[in-house]
Amino acid sequence: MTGREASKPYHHNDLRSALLEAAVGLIEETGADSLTLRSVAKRVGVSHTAPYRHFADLSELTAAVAAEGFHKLSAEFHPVRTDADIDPAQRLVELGVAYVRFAMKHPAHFRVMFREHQNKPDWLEEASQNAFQALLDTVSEGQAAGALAGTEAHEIAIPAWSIVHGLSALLVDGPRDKFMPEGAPFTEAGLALARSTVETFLHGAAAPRDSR
Amino acid sequence: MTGREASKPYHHNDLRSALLEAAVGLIEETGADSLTLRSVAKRVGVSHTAPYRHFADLSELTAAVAAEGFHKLSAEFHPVRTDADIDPAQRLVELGVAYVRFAMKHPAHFRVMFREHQNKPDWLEEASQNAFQALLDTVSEGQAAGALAGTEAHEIAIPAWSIVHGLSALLVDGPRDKFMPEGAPFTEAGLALARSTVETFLHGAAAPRDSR
DNA sequence: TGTACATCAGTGAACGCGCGTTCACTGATGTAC
DNA sequence: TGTACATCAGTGAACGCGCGTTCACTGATGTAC
Repeated sequence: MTGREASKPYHHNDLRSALLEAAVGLIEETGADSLTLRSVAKRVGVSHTAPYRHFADLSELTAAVAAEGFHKLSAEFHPVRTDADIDPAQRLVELGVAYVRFAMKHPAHFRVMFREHQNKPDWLEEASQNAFQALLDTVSEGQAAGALAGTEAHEIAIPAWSIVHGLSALLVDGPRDKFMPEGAPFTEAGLALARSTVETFLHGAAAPRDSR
Repeated sequence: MTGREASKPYHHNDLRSALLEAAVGLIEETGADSLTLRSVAKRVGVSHTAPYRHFADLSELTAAVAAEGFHKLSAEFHPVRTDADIDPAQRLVELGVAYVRFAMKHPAHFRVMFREHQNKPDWLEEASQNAFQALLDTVSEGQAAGALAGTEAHEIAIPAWSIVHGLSALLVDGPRDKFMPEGAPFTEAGLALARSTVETFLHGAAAPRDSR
């Protein structure tokens, strides 16, 4: 009930969320390597032992950030998965664009999602499995509709995942100066790149054959 | 001249190389995050201040590992680039396979190559630019020969880089249990995956049109 | 409605540790003469 | 060939720092009666 801000209440009431948010901010600003429990507590303005009430240690905190990331990724997938007006092949394109959009919107989550997590908890494994399943289902449906090549979902899902994952990694961490206009607005240029990249994947890099 | 091993000579004579090698080993075993100058010195069996004779600080050491990685990548590219008997489109496929092979052979280098390096030195920028240029040239030649789509090398080079980079990242750091047979020999299964992935990229994920 | 008590989120002092960095040094090597 | 000296790679003690983790504690909240 007491939502008052004044004079630092003893009980934070949502410290867990605040710690996650602070961790994300610190990862964005200084990278995941330098993240410490004490720095997270300091940013929230709480004693450095307070986080132990919510996380056993730093690895559990980063695992929670990673799981949050997979949930956000699934949320980004959701409108694409449920839009009935979309062509089966184009749906794979939109799913790929959604993947890159997620990575650009949440670079800190993205970085942490694909690290080795010691003592990977079940809820993290489950969150990542769910996101991957959305991709597999989209591919299966496209194959069933005759719009995608192959008969096994993995044949297409792995290359598809690779290309959007690679572009995301290069945009988030890599040498974007090598392929992005210097002063270009990041998200817009990145999304345009995502779309053309995924469409190249759909139609192939080889020059069109004699037909047409 | 004195190559004797006995009783730990005062002068190491190749400490710089030994430090790089130790750093690579430690990154493979425990990740790049936990790398410290002291741990590297300890593994080599040298006092913890000795590395300062060769590297200003840890970031210069990791930058050196990264540059070494780009040189190894260029070396992996070299036979593909100079094989005259290879078809222009197939050359792009082989170049992509070489990229993934490099990442699997040198996971520690790969991890470090695509991180933010504070004070990125010129020789690192140059090494990475050289490797990227090999890709751009291969694409340009393929386009000139009419084997690859598009007229600007970037149109194809960025998707191509993305797909092999993404597969490499997923193989090296990611959830390989999601798409690799559990007990399969890593490098063989990974290379087979690389080849089929790059070929999907070349021919496209869309189902073949009515022709054929 | 009031009181006693259990619960538990957050505190702050304390510890031991590994880190980066400095400093004066020492041992080996090479070179000038 | 021999000696003196400059050079410099590697040493080890020392420092201050931020870290993870423990511990007894304190303040706020909720609940039983």
